[in-house]
Amino acid sequence: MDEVLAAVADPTRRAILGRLAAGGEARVTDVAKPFTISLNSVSKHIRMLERARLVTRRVAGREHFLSLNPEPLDAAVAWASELKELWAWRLGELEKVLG
Amino acid sequence: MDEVLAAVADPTRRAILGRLAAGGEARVTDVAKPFTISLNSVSKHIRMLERARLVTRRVAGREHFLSLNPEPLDAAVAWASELKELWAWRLGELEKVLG
DNA sequence: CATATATTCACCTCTAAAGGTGAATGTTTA
DNA sequence: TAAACATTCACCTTTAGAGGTGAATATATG
Repeated sequence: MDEVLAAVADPTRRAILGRLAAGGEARVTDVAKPFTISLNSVSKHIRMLERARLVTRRVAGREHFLSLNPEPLDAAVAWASELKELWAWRLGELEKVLG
Repeated sequence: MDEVLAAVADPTRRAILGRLAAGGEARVTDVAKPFTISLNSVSKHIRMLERARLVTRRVAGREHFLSLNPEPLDAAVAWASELKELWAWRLGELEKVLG
């Protein structure tokens, strides 16, 4: 989960995920197009997203097609939800005690 | 949102948040007790959580009491949910086209 | 084959986090 | 006031991400 959260902590990487979510499969070059940073930097971001299993790659000839895999986000969202539930439950218990 | 996600990307910091969610207000020393790392390291983690507004501090005499503030997590969870919805919707559209 | 395009690899700089140690500050209590 | 405790501040080392440039590799197309 650590790698997933660190991966989505960066706005460039969230933008890449948003692009893949909205438009589906896309080449590395196309994914990089909206950004002013170099292609190499985008490639590094993509590698981090792959390491977190948020992005998968399909190679066809000289083109590398990227796809979104949102599944690893589930564990992170579940953690946050459980934390909030735990916190809310404790507040409720506290109110009971305080009358 | 970046700082919040980076903050929760670390397991030590998630453990601190879990402790505060389950047990409510706690002193820095008590929060640090379960960890083998030094008090200074824990203090640094807490400072990052404060910067992300996930933790608030109340000073009483020589004791600093920490509380959880889960609210900044909402934006992060909302982003993830929207991403998944967008992705699922696109899959649906794709199925329509493919028959 | 030669050229253009796509992607990666190798290397560099800068910045910041993680962890540590030791001293300084502030607060309580005997 | 002196001693004990809690917290922070200042500084150091190691590691890693963000960004860049330029070269190497692989593929497609004239």
